[in-house]
Amino acid sequence: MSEHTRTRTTEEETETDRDERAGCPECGGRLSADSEHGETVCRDCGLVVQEDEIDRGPEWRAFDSAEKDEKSRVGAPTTKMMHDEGLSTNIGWQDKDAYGNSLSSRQRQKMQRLRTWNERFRTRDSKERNLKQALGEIDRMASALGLPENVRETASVIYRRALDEDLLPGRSIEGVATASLYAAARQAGVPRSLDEVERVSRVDKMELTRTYRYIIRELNLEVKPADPESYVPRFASDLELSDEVERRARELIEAAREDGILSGKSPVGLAAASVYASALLCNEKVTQSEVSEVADISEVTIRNRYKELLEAGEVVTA
DNA sequence: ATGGTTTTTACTGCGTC
DNA sequence: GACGCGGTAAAAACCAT
Repeated sequence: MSEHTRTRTTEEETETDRDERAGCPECGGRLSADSEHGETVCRDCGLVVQEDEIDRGPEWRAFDSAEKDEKSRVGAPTTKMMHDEGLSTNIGWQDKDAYGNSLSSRQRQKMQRLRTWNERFRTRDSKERNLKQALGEIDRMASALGLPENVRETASVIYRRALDEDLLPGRSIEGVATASLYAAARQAGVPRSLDEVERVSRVDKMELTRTYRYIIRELNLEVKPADPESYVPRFASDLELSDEVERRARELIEAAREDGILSGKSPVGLAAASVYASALLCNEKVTQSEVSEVADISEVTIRNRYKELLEAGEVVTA
């Protein structure tokens, strides 16, 4: 994978089409992009400067008939949210032929049989069935937690990888699906706490944390500790607090971060405390118990945290 | 498994509406 | 008297080793 120093013979560089601004790091020669291979190549020494450039998406539009022919590499967009990425065949439910004419009853029966078999083949493979169920679960839980589409997609990808790497045996589909979703939400910066996720899942917390740790480790997923700030907007809106409160809550967290009080403390607790403290500063009334309610954190923790937060905030305010 | 840290549980006292 | 708040001690949960 990492052969950035690979060189190519001049003979191969036939489809170069446009010059790049920067020079070759090796010999200073001119570079040219080779969009056919997705590489940037030096014209003089043949050094491959950059490989695997991003394909910036399909050309959905064609401006003349020539482009129409060469750029029509576009099909329906695929999605990781369907177990077959939306690529398999579906036989329509309407008993019409390609011209819209109705079918004879004989042919209708035939079509019905075809549908049946098509469905069977489509979900035959156990992995496919597995995925189908898991993705359904992910979707259900994501809805219950109010998580956006992109998180579901990410969760689907994670699950798919777990499946490909044979991480499933010995673990429940439910558990892995839940863990995937939990991880996806965190990666997307819209975390849900373990308690919240557990509530909509069919697995208990023990299994969830165990499975979560497992797939994170096995798939080498980088999941940074949740940022307290990412919880703030949700809590604030759940409590119907103003944007001002939300803003100051963020400031408090920032100030605390400077002072290094954040490490080791639960992010949810910090977020809850900052919202409470901020509401106090803005003269908007919320009780500790209300905050603890929406944040799923004990009042004691809120008390402890918010004192610390205010102390750290003093420095900034004063 | 163990020890250190953080969070939770449970209880108590104080002031206010 | 109920409620919101603050404090404390002990238990439980969590994490790194």
